[in-house]
Amino acid sequence: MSTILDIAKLAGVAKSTVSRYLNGGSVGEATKKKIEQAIKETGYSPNPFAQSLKAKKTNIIGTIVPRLDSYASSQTLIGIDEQLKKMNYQMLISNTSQNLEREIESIYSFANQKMAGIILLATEITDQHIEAFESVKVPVLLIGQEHEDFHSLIHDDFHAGYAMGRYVLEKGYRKIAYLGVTERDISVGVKRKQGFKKAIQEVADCDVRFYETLFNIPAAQASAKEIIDEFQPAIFVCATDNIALGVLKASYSEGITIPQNLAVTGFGGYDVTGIIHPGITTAKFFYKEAGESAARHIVELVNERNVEKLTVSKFEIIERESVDNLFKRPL
Amino acid sequence: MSTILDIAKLAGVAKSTVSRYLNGGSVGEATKKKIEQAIKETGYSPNPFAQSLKAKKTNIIGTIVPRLDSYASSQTLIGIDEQLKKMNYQMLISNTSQNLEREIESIYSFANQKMAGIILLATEITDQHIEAFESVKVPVLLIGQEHEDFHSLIHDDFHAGYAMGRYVLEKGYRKIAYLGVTERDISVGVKRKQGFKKAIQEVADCDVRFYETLFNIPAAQASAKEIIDEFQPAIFVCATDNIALGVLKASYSEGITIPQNLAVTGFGGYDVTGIIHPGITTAKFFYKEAGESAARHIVELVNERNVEKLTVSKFEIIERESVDNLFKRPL
DNA sequence: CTGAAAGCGCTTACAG
DNA sequence: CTGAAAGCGCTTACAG
Repeated sequence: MSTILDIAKLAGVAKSTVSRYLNGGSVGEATKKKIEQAIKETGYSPNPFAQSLKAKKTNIIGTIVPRLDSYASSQTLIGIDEQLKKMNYQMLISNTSQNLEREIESIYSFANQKMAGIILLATEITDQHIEAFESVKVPVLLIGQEHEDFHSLIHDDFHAGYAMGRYVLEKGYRKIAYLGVTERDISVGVKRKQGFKKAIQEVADCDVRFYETLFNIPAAQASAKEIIDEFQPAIFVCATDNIALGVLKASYSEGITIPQNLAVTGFGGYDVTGIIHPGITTAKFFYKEAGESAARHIVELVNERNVEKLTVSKFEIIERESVDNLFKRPL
Repeated sequence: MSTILDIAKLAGVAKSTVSRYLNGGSVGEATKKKIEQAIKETGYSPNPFAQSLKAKKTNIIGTIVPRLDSYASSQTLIGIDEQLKKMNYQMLISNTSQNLEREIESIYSFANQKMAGIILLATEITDQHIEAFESVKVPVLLIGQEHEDFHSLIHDDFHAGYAMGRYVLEKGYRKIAYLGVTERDISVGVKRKQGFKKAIQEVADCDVRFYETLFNIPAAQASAKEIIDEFQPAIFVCATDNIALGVLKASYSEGITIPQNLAVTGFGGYDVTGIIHPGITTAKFFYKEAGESAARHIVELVNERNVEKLTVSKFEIIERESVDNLFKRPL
């Protein structure tokens, strides 16, 4: 591996000149040629550690993600990565395996590694997060959760919830089980439900019950079974696609046909909801696009430019076979 | 951010002593105490760039992955990451979006970034790969494909293919469409098929046809439709779970019931094969475990210890509803 | 336009 | 056990 000194010698100039050439400073035509030649001969490429050591900063965006094996995470990461590459930044992933403590550690570790910025695919913002972000003073962007103290990019959970509520009501459903998650997750646990509630309140004679389950399929399946026994809803409105998949499994094993005997909807727009049969009606979010904007925003922040504090990414209701048309009527 | 010099001053010692303390060299009890105290006060943690600059090497394993949004990739990465963390190494992911050229670039870029080692989740090994690996002289480990020149960790594609063949034959199927992929992918395109062929050859009166399709679901779906029309197989043996999902979709849209009118099997053991209904019978591979061994192996290689050139990870046939029991008979 | 020098934060022989 | 010095490969004022 050759160094800047090798190039300088080969080209017969000082290394400061080579450095200037590399960094777009003013260099004479003749010297430029010689340097270019030397670089080509050796295949030289600067040592990034020496660069970072001087700069006290990298062009790497540290990205903290709760899990690698979810559609939302993957798509978001792909979006971030692609956009960052275009802007000559790199993405470094820290997978925390849904462990909030590891998120905190990652924040400090990223700061120590002189990341230019940090993106957090957030699920829950604790006091420790806030403390960490404030103490490291590295630009930060939250994805998926909103917080007044930090720049955030969220999906439009409230309006998605509202739209889903309207949709279900318009299809004629009135006996509804809303299968949600913990309210510690503001976006998924609170906002979606609030939007949905608003839709419900605009219509008379609804029989709606609210339940809470976990994010994984087996837990959702178990919850669904109980709810079917005790409440016999006409439809499950689930706070995530995975929960909807759990309901589907429960209905298979109970011998209930979807959508004739039970309907179900999700949120997310995960690939699998369109692959399976019946397909699941869902509120699709645009994870990859969100990742791309996030990348653009964090780079703006790194360069100390202005970015709106809160960005809301859009959604779209995708109709599939998991919801029947009971009676179409105006609300 | 404090530096080693700050600590040295605070503790009243030379920075070489602090460095020695940090790196486990011999330091007197009293000095040790003072240094520890100073570190605690300041929250000091060494600048990794300065360390890497000196060491000319990092403790980072560069991992090249063709895509982020596949079950196999995610699980493998999770395995690598977790194991690497335990051994005090870091994983850096380079996503190439299924672009072989980018793989080559990543190899050089990782070498330039002084990665301690490189893991490639391989699909196809070209001459350029070989050239790159040889020229960078960084320890390399291949996952998923085998190559005589490099250390590799593969799944037992051949025997999985054989076992799947036996399984299908034992279930009584004889009119079989094998839906494979390009032979440029040795593991998926060649080995699985070879194993399957061996099983077929051991049994008389088989009517087997071999087809080739792409890795994605829509392509597989289209291929399946054609094959159903022209051959009407009793079963599709698909080279991947995704292809099996394509067959499933084709059969839905053709109004063919699975498994009564058509059976289907996959390879991979993707989560989704167990979530959907009917579940898909598949040869499950152990991606996460494979990732863990890969991590162990690359670290061994980094430390110039001996590692067997080829490691074969196991598999398991998972029976689900997508295959019927035509007639159980000994072969 | 070009070069000599200092310095980024660490580690590693080498003396003592 | 401990410290002074050199050096890893780069960049950045500062002169010229």
